Amino acid sequence: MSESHPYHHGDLPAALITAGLELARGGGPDAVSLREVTRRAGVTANAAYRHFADRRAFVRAVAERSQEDLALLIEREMDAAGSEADPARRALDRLRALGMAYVDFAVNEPGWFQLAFAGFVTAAPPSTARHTDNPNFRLLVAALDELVAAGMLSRPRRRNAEWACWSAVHGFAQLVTAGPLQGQQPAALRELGAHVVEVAIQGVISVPAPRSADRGIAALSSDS
Amino acid sequence: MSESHPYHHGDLPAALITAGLELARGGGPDAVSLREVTRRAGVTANAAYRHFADRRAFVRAVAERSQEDLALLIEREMDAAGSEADPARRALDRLRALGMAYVDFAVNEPGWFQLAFAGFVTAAPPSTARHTDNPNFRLLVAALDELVAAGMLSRPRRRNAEWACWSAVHGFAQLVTAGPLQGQQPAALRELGAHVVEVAIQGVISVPAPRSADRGIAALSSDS
DNA sequence: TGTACATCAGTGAACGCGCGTTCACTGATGTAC
DNA sequence: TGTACATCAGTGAACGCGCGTTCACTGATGTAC
Repeated sequence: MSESHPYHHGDLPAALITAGLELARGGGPDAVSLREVTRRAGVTANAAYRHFADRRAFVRAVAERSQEDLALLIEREMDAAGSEADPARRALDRLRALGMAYVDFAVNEPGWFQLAFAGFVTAAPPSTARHTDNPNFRLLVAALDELVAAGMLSRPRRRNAEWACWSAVHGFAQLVTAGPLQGQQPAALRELGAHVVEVAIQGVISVPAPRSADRGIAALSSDS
Repeated sequence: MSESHPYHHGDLPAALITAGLELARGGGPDAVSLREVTRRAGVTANAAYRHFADRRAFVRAVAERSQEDLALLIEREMDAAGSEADPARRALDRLRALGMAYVDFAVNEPGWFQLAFAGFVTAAPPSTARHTDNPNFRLLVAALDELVAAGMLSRPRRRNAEWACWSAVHGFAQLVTAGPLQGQQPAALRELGAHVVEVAIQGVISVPAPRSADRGIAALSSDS
């Protein structure tokens, strides 16, 4: 830092986001401050304003990175689990892998997990759908569609299954990262998480279809 | 306030907690500040220190109140659902009511829901069990035991069922209060929440027992 | 029933903090001619 | 190939803020005698 001090940083936005990830890793989204992040990038406190409108916009950018990292982990673990020849077992394995990747992310990187959902906190106007463009939501939707294609999940039971799955795995992750399961042994948490995932999958497969079958997700994803 | 201004407040702790609940109702736990809370109680900024060690201790106290409020709602809805004569159906109805009370609390009072779990954020040393003394956890445990007593849930499947149930309902509540489901229509959320609860119950009832049956919750609740 | 005094629960003023953000600026870069 | 100039991406100093918290204090309360 003492020798090469170019006036122009090179890629300040990237450096700031990296520093933001460092901070959030240890202390969650609240630990992300513009001052500390610019300090770590070796730059003046207000330099961030050349690239981000304000703190909220910056945190949202860092949170998106965390969402993408999670999506990458999910894709990796799903691909690793897709070796089974039988399409039904394969689809199940892949869905299970998705759930476990979510659990692993929360167990191993609680700060990043909390960060990932900081972007949702009053980020957009409440009436618009804020999940359809989420990479992790899309992976979940695809995994459930695979289950349908493989004949493991009937069409009626497919409806709203993403919310049941997401809720289960997201709740476990919250209990781990900001709840009563904080600080427990990773191995024990992985085992417990595996059970949570199993219950969710089994439940989705065997639960009767919702009574009012003509409603459901359509009532949510529309921006009415 | 202009007329009766007794030097001694009467019950300042209660007044402060009430004000704290007001603040958290609108803005979650972060909106709870000692200064605003004392302001609302018509008292000097530092008066709170006669009753609470510091801000953290105060927020924890308010969070506990929120936990208790949730427990009361759960008990109320469970009792209202317990009219069925058949013990099996009754136990199922009561568990469903527990889940729906959790969902309702989050949908109707997102700020209070977020507050309720603020106490867990690095509140206690990580190695001790922080759920066994939670009133809501105890209600869930009891409801699942009823299910076992009614013959609806086998002993092996009972193991760790509380974590699967809690995860499902807690995750949905998080998606509603601090996630992509923020601001959706309460009616739609209730319907979706009902589905999430159904999937969790069905999953718990029909999932095979975990492979390593001699471990499980015991590995968590001990303070090793 | 009255008084002395310890204890309790407030007051009022002040501190330092790190933060987000704004301002007028200047050094570096790249492009038109 | 060289120069003029607009644009970009930083600097440096300062602002105001609300907050948590500490300090020495004082008014009210209740209890022992």
